[in-house]
Amino acid sequence: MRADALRNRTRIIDTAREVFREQGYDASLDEIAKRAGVGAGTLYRHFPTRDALLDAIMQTWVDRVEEAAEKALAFEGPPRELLLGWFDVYVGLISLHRGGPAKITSALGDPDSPIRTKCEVLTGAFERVMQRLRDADALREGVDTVQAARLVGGVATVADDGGLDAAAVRPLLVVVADGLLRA
Amino acid sequence: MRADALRNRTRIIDTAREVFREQGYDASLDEIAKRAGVGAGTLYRHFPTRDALLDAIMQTWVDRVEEAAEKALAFEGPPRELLLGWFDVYVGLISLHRGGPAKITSALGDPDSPIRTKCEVLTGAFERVMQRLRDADALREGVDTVQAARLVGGVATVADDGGLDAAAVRPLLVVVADGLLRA
DNA sequence: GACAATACGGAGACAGTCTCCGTTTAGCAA
DNA sequence: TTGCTAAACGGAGACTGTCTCCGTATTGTC
Repeated sequence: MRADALRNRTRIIDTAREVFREQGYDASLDEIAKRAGVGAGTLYRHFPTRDALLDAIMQTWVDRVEEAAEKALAFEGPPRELLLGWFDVYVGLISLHRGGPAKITSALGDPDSPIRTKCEVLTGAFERVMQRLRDADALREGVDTVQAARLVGGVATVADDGGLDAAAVRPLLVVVADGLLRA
Repeated sequence: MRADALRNRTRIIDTAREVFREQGYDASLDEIAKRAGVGAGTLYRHFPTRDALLDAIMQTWVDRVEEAAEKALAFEGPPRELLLGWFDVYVGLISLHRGGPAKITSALGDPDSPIRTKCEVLTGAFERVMQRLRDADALREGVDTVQAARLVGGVATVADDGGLDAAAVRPLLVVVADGLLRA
């Protein structure tokens, strides 16, 4: 890749991250191009669709998921707390930008999603946490990872759309956790 | 209201219902106007915002919620089945048009929402069902109606966004129900 | 039948998406 | 260094959707 192309690419990604954080995932792409100091054509050449740009942005913080999962796995304490702690982190991560929860959760389990690889990292991390609980025989029968991720993603989506704060989200996650854990 | 105004109003509502059903809540309003055989100005005069139009459309089927709640209340059987049956109906109702679950669920508990009155009908029905279970001492402590509606709405939203069918939705609702019901 | 009051409708201003293509630049080879 | 070519740039403009403005038409009343 030519040096100028690479330079523009990173500029676009950085700017997009900033703009998406400020305005959510439906921000104007032309504005992102303008702020990044490139023409619209350049943006669209690098990222033919909005989702392609999204995918590039997610790269950075998908890495954080791994750490968070490790931390959850190392947690010594009751399963309910472990699960709730993980849910909190997960919701925080997918809610970094407005529109994120819906985008990500709807892509779970979709093999054709443009952000598939990123979602696989997420479900991978989720799976490890769930497996840890399964090993401890803490989960009900027939509970599977994608279902759990969808439930938590649903909570995050509702919170995102409705502007709920952490205090309003907590009880919802508690219900989901109680529904997943062995009674 | 003048006769021609009323005629146009109903034409617009009927057309909008049709178009929204076909294309979801983000369909073009100009197309609705065109299909209804009126000018864009006429549509916007009757319904200044997309939400105002939505509100008018919801009227018809909000009525169905009442019946459905009555039916649920009359149900003789285990609380878990009652709750799941109600969830199914509720999800079906708010999912009539694409985009509906997110729209409606994010409006729950928002006193400034343009579809507030419709949401109140929904939560009212939801509340009666929940109260019935509370009377039977079937619910966990501290479970409240809006929380339950948000959870079910979250499931419906995820299903709507991700194109999940009833078979994929069922287990999610089961988890929510188990989380709400006394262990 | 005339005259307000009310309602209509579509042209057009505006904003966002996305493409096309003439211009510029990086990188390499002589 | 210079010259060359493939690669990349960028912005004008076509297109779509939102929403307003205002000249025109219709309704219902006296």
